[in-house]
Amino acid sequence: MTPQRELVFRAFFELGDHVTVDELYDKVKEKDKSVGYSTVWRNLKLICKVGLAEEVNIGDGVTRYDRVTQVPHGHFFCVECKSLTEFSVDQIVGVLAQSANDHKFVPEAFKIEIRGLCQQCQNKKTSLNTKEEVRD
Amino acid sequence: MTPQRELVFRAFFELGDHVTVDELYDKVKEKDKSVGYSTVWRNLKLICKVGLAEEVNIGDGVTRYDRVTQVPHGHFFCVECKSLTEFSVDQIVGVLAQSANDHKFVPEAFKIEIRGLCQQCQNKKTSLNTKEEVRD
DNA sequence: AAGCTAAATGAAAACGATTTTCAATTTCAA
DNA sequence: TTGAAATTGAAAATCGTTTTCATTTAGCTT
Ligand SMILES: [Mn+2]
Ligand SMILES: [Mn+2]
Ligand SMILES: [Zn+2]
Ligand SMILES: [Zn+2]
Repeated sequence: MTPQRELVFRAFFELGDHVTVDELYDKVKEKDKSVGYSTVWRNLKLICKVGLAEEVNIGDGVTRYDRVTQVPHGHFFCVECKSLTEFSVDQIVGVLAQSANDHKFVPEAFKIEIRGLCQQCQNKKTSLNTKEEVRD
Repeated sequence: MTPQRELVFRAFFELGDHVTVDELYDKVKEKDKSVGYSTVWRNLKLICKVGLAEEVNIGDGVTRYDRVTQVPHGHFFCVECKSLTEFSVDQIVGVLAQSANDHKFVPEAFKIEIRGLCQQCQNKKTSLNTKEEVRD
């Protein structure tokens, strides 16, 4: 256990969910400017390897890292503001496990993502439309 | 409409699901060696833009392209042999839509993935274990 | 058919996130 | 304290993706 490793681990759990390597790197640098990017990257991978985090890929070319939670959760991804929020998938996982079983597939993990518009972005669009209507 | 574009479109629909750019490029080259990689890439993006395909990201660093189907489907991803197979998600989508609604989230698309072991890879592991038991 | 313009192409380079290399440093067990 | 093994930081390599740009082509207008 090196001081750098401890910094990275601490920073990861302080930052919370859906962290990118760059975000973690910046956070670590707040405490110690001298820590290298590769060290942050390697230790983040290590956090994954020991099962404390897992990669989340929303398809924007940047891997995010999510704390592994006791209860599984799904992700709402807003295509407008790119926000990523979580929701419970208790019942859904049951149905999925059944599906897997039906197909003789042994599940290890479930990835559930809903893309769409978050509430804020819906409001923005609505107010825009209203303005346009007034203009007409 | 150029001959290259037609080749790319045809090749994509011949190849079927979960195609990578490289796979499509190879397929197109079977018909015409002179077609450039960028042309294949651009036309594949075009196929997406017009709504005939969508990107699938299983987190292995390679984007795959899936035909858009009338009925939504989920993916089984075998972590052993990396195979990607499809399954029906009729009921699940209903539950997810309800979840989205509960959170005032307007859904556009659902991504459902189950990672684990396909039947073949289960068998391989079982037979390996059996051999080990015999050895002991 | 010829001319024109916008669109498409192919080769190459640029890009950017991720991963590896390697010499130097540090940890930790003996 | 000593030495082997692990870790670090800087730099470079990797690799899928995307852009650039000079050239060609498609598809309209005479
Ligand atoms: Mn999450
Ligand atoms: Mn599919
Ligand atoms: Zn939003
Ligand atoms: Zn398999």
